[in-house]
Amino acid sequence: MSALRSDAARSRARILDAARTLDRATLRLNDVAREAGVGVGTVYRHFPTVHALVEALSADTLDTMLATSRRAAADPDPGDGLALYLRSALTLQLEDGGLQAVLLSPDDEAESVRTAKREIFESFTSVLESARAAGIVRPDLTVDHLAHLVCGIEHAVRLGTPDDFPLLLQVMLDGLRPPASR
Amino acid sequence: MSALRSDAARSRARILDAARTLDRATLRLNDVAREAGVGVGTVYRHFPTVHALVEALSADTLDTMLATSRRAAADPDPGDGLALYLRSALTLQLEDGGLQAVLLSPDDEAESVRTAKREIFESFTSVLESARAAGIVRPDLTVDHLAHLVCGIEHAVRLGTPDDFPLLLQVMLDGLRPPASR
Amino acid sequence: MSALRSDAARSRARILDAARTLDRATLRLNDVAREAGVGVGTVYRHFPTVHALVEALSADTLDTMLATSRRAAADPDPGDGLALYLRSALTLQLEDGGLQAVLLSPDDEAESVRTAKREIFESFTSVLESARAAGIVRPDLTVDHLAHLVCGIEHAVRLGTPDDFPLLLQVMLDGLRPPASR
Amino acid sequence: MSALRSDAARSRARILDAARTLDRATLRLNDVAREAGVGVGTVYRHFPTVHALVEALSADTLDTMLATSRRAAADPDPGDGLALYLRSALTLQLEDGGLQAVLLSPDDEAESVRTAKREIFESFTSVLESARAAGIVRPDLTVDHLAHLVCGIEHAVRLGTPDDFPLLLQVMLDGLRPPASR
DNA sequence: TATGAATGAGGTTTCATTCAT
DNA sequence: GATGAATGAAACCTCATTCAT
Repeated sequence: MSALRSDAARSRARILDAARTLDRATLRLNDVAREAGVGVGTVYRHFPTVHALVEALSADTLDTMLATSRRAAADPDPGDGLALYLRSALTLQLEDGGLQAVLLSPDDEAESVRTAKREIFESFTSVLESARAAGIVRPDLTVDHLAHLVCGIEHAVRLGTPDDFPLLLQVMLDGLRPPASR
Repeated sequence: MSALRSDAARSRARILDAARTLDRATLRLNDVAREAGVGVGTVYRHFPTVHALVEALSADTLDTMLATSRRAAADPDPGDGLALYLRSALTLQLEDGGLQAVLLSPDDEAESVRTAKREIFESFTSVLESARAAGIVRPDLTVDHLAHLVCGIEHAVRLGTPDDFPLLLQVMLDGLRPPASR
Repeated sequence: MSALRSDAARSRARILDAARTLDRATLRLNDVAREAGVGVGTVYRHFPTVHALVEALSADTLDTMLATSRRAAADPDPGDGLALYLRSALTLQLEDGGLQAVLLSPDDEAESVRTAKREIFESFTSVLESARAAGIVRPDLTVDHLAHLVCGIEHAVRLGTPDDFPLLLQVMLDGLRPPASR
Repeated sequence: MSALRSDAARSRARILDAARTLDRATLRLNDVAREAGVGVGTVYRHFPTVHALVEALSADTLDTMLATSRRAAADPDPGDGLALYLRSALTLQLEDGGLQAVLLSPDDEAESVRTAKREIFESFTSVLESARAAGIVRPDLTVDHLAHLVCGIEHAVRLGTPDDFPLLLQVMLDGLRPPASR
């Protein structure tokens, strides 16, 4: 991305700050503009679609997820690696209400997002393969299954309270084990 | 519900049929009217809100769920009862895209829906209590946890394909067992 | 009007009773039907238009007005006759919120209304002519002027409280005198 | 009111012009939009309610009324002042079919309208008090009585033809004199 | 580049009237 | 004759997006 003029950069920052104060599920660019004290046109210039804004809002979280996925893939203990990955993915998705949409979207606005997502999924694949090789997860589980499960558990936690997080996470983790291990 | 005049019943049926052909998540009463070949006013007379229509669309499924919940509560084997309940709940929610919304809504349009939901939850509670007493589920699980988990797994299945259903259901079922049982 | 079947007569009465409980200015035949516990179609059968209903509601008042106008025309004292007529017209119009519309409408639904209105206006004309001949009203005043003035004063009283009635009536009466009489 | 952008000012003017061609009593913002060749949303942006538009349509007339009321209050002759005020109020109300609604509404949209109305009524009060002190009006007349009478005479004139104006005005003016003055 | 007014399709809702029952 | 569901035009209003300023 080319360097922004300083006023453009300031607008962009104000827009992102404002958007963070609003409900991600019902984001409307008009509201963002009003909240940011900026014209609607300015919001559209920086973010042509709602999804582009959602991606931008999740940029930091995505970076964190990427870093964590690398650490998970590097963990010598496959079980620890998988647990680390799943726990942190769920935590991040719960913290960042737009992350699920970014991860699931087949169309990315920003190239950086596409790259990060690809590497995250690659790391995740390697984590899962290690775990499967170690016999600590069901052999029929795919990366997509796991990703969808995380989204499902996120959904379940959102239906209740944040306090439900540890329990529901644990249910998922326990459920992943191969039948033989019981 | 009092008996409908035959013409009213015909309209109601056409509206429900038309609504079934449309995406439950983005139902618009205008579209329903056009699709049903009926005046907008007629749709609004029968279903004052989108939610009222969604409820009506799920009436049969809700009845099925009620019947199953009774059978589950009556099952002498707590494990079978719980599995029956969870499997069928998930199946029905997957078949009926509006059921989750009906079950989760705190405000019911139709009295019959309120009644059915209450009895379903009561049966469910009794099923869970039996299972807990038999030591075959985590003791810290509440009915709400389970209901939310079913919704979460529904969400996960929808993100993938219907083929994922057995696996993801099994992951949930396995995850519900108490830690001690491993 | 031909004799009504007893049930039709009952419906008619219920409709008129119900209509009397509603605001004459915003009469809606649907509301009347609901209030009367009768189908909309029944209301339409009896009263094809809102105006037809308004006329029917004012039938008694119109009769009273007719009787008074005859007495006014028969009064040997032109001043008393005129005052009687104007005071009672205003009183009746204030009591019966639909009377002004009936009196002003160029199109009458019921023949009886047309007849009554014509005779009222004739009596009124004769009252005014006597008064003019006696030199107690401005010579340039027509019957229409007077009728409109009564409607205007009715409007003025309605903008305030019923207590304003005597004063505003008196203002009108005083204003009618010929300039010479001061 | 802050300065409008030139395009906004143009729209506003077109809307007001269009509205002037329509019947003030049955104004519908949709019709105004069509007539003005402007989107409905634009009309709603400028005038959130029909009343707001009616107020705006009467802005100039209200200014004129305010100016006249000041002159009336400043007139050394109480009779001339009162006559000036009443004649001009009636003239303006007859010319501007929405003025009566604006004057009578307890809820003003625009602050400027509220202010103008208050000052008009204050001037009017002072005019009436002078007249009363001079013994040239009935002592029991209040400002509200007079305002309502003007509305009533307006109504009466509208029921006939504009030619009735001088006569009906004169009737009102004569009627205001104290009984003693005859 | 930033602005925010304008757009106008399309949602919801209401209602006078009709007409099948 | 009575009923009230159906009609569908049309009102109100919102909103994502465009584009003149």
